[in-house]
Amino acid sequence: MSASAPSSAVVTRFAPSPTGFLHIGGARTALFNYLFARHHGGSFRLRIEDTDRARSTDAAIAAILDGMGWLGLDHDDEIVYQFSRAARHAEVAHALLEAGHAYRCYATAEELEAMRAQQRAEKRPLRYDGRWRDRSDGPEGAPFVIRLKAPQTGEVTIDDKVQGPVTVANAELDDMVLLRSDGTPTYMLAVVVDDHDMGVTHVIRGDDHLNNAFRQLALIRAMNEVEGEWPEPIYAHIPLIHGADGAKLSKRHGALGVDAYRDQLGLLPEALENYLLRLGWGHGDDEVISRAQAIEWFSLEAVGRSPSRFDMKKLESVNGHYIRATGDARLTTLIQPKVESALARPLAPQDIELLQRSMAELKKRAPDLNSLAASALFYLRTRPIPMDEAALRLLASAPSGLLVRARAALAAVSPWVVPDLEAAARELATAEQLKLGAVAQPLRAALTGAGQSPGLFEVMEALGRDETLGRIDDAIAQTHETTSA
RNA sequence: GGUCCCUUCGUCUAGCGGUCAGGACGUCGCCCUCUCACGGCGAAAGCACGGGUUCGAUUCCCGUAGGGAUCACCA
Repeated sequence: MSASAPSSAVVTRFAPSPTGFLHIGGARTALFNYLFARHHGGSFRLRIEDTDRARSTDAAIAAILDGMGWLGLDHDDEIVYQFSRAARHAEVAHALLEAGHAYRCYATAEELEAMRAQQRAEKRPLRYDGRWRDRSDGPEGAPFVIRLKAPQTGEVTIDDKVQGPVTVANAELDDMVLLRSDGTPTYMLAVVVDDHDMGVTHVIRGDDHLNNAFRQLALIRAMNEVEGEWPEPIYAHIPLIHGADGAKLSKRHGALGVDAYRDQLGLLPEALENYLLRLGWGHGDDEVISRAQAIEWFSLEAVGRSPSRFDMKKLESVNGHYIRATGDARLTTLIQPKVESALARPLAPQDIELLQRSMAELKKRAPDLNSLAASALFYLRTRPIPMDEAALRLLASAPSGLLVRARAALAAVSPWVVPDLEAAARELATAEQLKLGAVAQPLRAALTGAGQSPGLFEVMEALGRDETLGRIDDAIAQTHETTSA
């Protein structure tokens, strides 16, 4: 199970723990790992850190896979499930133990808690005091953990590709637990062993792991002495994403799963990717960056060192851009389920065709797929269509008889195309001594049931002659009812 | 509290000793216009503070302040 890839090849990995959805920060970490690997022609691996049996769920694994699939972050090779490698982790811990780089610690949880309480009381740093470090007189048969015998003097420097050189004194680090008393590996052990065995060359992760890196390095160095061939990976700790208020993004704080960005917010995956990429990374003045360009341009050196805040407005703007750039057929497919659910009926082929024809107009005004779907509804509603307040007001304030005369003028139009329809409307406006808007707004209300919509004449053309005239008839009838009532 | 990291418009960022400190989102104004958008033009808005180094600091160094991360037999 040792590294099979050539040592020159870049190997990165994304290693989420399946305790919940794939959140926005994780998605960005995955993206950076993906881009870095692709940029260097290396491989991007996925490891599920499911050693916490109590909190790991299959549903979370599915959600993570689903999210990565949606974002198009395809990983190489098979997925590594960390829990399945527990035996190998223990093997490494025991190798360290035999070589004298680790030791058995028999301190109980209560004992350690008392130790920390005293350290707290004395306002000293909280860390394991090494009470079993140089002892071998442990009680027979008593439970013990295996701790790393870490260097206690000197200092370690990590040349982090994002943070720059970071130095910590070894005295600050205590002897971490490698193997729990029940024989299961801790996270620290598992990560290091798995990264080594998977041939990971570059560890790109959130900077909440920066402190861990020093302890992990100590473990790697110890194994390198025991076995050799345990190269130190190159580290890159990327800053976390904060919420709009500057606080860390948490589950109750705007950190939604990527599925929510897709389903609830109606985002396009390429929009989220583009936004995430620009959060903490820049390439000159470039804002809209394709996957191919991202792969070509991505570098760790260009990743910023400060945390960035999540800005929904900008995400929406990016999303709107991508919607406008997306083909009508794809957009139609994407909103079809949303439209069907709103209309409570399946769409017929002619409905879909109508949607597709209207898409060019609709997509210019939609920041997300949900509003795109909502804005398309009026095309497909069956007569008489519902009117919102603005529409009702427009119809009520229209000059008496205007709709009737407009209907007559439009009925005479042939062919039923935008320029001719508009010409007819302008002619009528002139005859009525009205501005075009005064004619258009009541018609818009009649045809769309709203005070705002895509271009009126484009709507007429898309709706077709019969439906257009029919909806005007409905409005005329309704106006009569209202006035006579 | 210890340790570590960070600090350019409200937000995301460009800048890597000499720039009118650039772009984007947002905001405001104007234009386009049948509404709303899209699009176009323009405006307001920033180097956290204090010391150095230097002929010259947004840029390099040191403090201060503020923010963040982390200190488990969680990951």
